Amino acid sequence: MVRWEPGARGRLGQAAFELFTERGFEQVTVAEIAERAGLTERTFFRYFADKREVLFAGAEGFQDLFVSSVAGAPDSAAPIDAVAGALYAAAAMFAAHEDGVRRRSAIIAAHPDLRERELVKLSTVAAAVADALRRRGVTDPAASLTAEAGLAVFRIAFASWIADPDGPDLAQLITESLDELRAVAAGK
Amino acid sequence: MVRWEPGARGRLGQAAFELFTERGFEQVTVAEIAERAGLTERTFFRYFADKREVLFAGAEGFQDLFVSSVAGAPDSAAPIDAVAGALYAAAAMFAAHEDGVRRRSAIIAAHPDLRERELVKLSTVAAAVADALRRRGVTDPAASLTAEAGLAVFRIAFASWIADPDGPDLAQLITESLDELRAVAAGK
DNA sequence: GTCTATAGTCCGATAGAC
DNA sequence: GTCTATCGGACTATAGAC
Repeated sequence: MVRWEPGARGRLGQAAFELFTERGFEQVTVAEIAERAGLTERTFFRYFADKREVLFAGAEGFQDLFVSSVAGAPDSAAPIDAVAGALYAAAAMFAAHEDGVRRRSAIIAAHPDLRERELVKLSTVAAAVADALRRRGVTDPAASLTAEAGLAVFRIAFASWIADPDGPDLAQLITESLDELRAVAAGK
Repeated sequence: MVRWEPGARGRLGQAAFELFTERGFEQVTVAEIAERAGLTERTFFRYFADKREVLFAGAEGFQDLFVSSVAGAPDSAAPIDAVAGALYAAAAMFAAHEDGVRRRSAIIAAHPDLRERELVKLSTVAAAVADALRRRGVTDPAASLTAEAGLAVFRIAFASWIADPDGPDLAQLITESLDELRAVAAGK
């Protein structure tokens, strides 16, 4: 007989995801999430700093993928190409869980508070990517700019991928956005 | 005898700015802001959707400057150059109120919730700039990318301007960041 | 694990401007 | 009368303190 089931964090995340899908983010209280997970409200806040965070629990994995991908690019790769590699790696990860990614995206899109938090997460990833570039010897402001531009490419490609489920795949959209970035920066 | 003094919105903004400077964002309650402005908590929420918004009341002016500047660029200007013009216009606006801008920036930097909201505001400006570019006939994804890249340039130049009060002026930093963006996108 | 402060909402009342 | 701005009080949920 165990005192508590393992995987509290995961159960809370799962319960929250289900409830948000059923009723929408603001129609769900933290107490209800905790109850469905068989835990108390207090425990929820042990694992997540606030109600929004529960939807971004997987964000660290996303960030780590970016960082390790940038770090692992060939020494000869230009900064933008190191970042481009990371974008494709992230795209593959998203494509592999397309269903969940789309449902999660729908929840976020429906609530301003969650979109706000998503911007923070992306901005954190950009900062981590800039750090990874600096470790490759890229100086500022090039490091920050490459990271920010790369994440902008990702955001725009992702939005277009979400908007049209029958359109090109995410990797293809990233290629197009990267090409467009080069053209635009060149003053085309 | 008037029942209420005019300029409630401005008084609330002023009171909030003072109190946040004195004690920091989270050590100030909405009730205190309202009291200093000679109003009630309820009235505060008539003017501002939430406590954070009061610090971003001037954001519309910033956005309008961006949009009108992009719209007013010569027809012959490439998208990135239309946006660059807007960046310089915004830089001039900031430089003209350097003191207030720096103090406001310090308040925001000190509190994650406010940084979060600032990202939303910048993202809203980027969306408005993208719209302005579309009205110039720029198609997507070029419009979104140019807007996002331009705002990234602004963010990075601004951060560097704030970090070093004795460094180059904001316009100079923007020029450097724009050059760097071009180089980086070209794979340098 | 309980207790509490505060953000933020809702409904309604009131007072002046036009 | 109508419109707009302020105020009152009760209420819920988050989030943090003890």
